[in-house]
Amino acid sequence: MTRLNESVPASLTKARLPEIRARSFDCERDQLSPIENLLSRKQQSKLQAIATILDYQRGNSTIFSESEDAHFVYSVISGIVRISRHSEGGRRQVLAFMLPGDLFGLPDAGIYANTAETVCPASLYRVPWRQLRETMLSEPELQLNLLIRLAFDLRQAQRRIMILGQQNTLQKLASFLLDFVQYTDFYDVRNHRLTLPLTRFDLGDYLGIAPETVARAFAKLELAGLVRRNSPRHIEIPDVAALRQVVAGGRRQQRP
Amino acid sequence: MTRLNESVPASLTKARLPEIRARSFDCERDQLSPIENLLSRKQQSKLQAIATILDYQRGNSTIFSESEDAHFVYSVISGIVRISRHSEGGRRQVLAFMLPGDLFGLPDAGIYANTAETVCPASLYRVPWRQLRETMLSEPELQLNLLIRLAFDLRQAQRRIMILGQQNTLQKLASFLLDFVQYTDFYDVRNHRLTLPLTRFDLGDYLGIAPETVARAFAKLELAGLVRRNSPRHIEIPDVAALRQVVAGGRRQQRP
DNA sequence: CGTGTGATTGAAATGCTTCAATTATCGTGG
DNA sequence: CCACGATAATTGAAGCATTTCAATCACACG
Repeated sequence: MTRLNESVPASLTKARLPEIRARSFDCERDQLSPIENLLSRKQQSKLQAIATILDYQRGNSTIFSESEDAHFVYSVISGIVRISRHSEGGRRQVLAFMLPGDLFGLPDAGIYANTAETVCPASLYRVPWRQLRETMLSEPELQLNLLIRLAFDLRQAQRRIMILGQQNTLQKLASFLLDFVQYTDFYDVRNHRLTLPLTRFDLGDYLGIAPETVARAFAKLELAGLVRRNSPRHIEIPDVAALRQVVAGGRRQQRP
Repeated sequence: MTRLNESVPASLTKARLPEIRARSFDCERDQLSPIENLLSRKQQSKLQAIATILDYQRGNSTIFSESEDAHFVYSVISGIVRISRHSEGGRRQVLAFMLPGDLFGLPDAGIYANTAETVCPASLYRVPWRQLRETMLSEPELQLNLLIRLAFDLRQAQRRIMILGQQNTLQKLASFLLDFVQYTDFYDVRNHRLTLPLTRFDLGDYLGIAPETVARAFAKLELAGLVRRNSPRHIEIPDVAALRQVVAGGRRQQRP
């Protein structure tokens, strides 16, 4: 079962190509906030000239697996991609969810260090690493933008370290929800409704807690009136600012 | 109190300059293993031409603080630098310990995202970011090496996420010790003696656990015959392979 | 030689995981 | 479109791990 089974490479002659974006140096720090386009039109077209569009029709499709030979780098156009790695014991840790505009799949010694799978239907740019490498060498400005992008990803990873290192379950879940609220693809600001294409397993493996604990944390937040579960994957968040208060508190839960 | 108070910039005319190193694509993955020098002589000298050497005589000196304007990038020549960030509650999380050959201080929107402090006496290269940026644009190969370096740092951060997300106290401590054992600066292979210039507070903030818990974990490892505390900062590790077994086990402690 | 900081250990409280059972949800095929 | 089955989600209860508070001990440095 190769990873191309479920993908339908689309033509590059589409009228309006989605943008390949790099994060700006000037974006809000420590936020998954809307991203700016740092690439010039010329750089965009350079990238798109060597890119292929892949459409994954369903969730849980493998894009690539850890320890495979790495030939391509990817960028999310729409949907969500789950980046994960397995420990020796076989336990899965979700390292990140890649959202529209994100870049992933950089090779490590010619090999993928992580596994990438779709969480829901998704479309991606696929860029051959070899060509990207050559383009970067001939276009230093483009390369610098990718370097800045990578620096941003590093800070995101550091943010996750902060969260995993010093937040309790309730705060972890709140942090996660606050991240997703930034994306209008998933959060309807008017109705305060968040659509999570993730299971409690995904969430647990992302936050470093058991899926049961995730469910319990949702229950607690609901009891406190901070969220409302219309269904497991449709969450209403009436007051985002109140959720932020949960994160701001100490490690232990505040006494009433 | 500026950060230059304790530093003594040395002359650049030293006979043999320590190398500024970049990690190789081909180095062992997920290991703080000895690193290869990826930069050519020409690239080395380009960097060293714009670098200053700083010598910090003592530990706990601040190199830079989070939210300061960022003008320099640093590389460790000798010693250890602690990279940390504080949460809203003021709690400190140590994101990484920078060891000889490591690079740190990349600006985020012109500002340092983290705090960098010496853990013990240390000497560093200091490179003006503005000049480094220009050099990268005129030397794409050099830039690519720095990009690869950054990719390595990202994978290191991901490794920390794995550890924080799914290891218990004993495993976290064991993982940490195994990392440090790789560095001959701190581990004497002949006597199996590890010298840790870190306090239990540093360690706790790094592993996301209370310092008391660190002490207890050391006690457990000692009881199991896996380490021996000659003094709090002088640890004997008779059998490194046995320590690895601790990490390999499940999250819960194995029954006897 | 004293003092302050770091390290260790004890004991109680709390939070998280695990196992187990039940209920809800979603995708699929009839 | 509905019913079904598989999978996900929820909740309960017990056990264990970690934190916290507190007290003591060790050590380095002036």
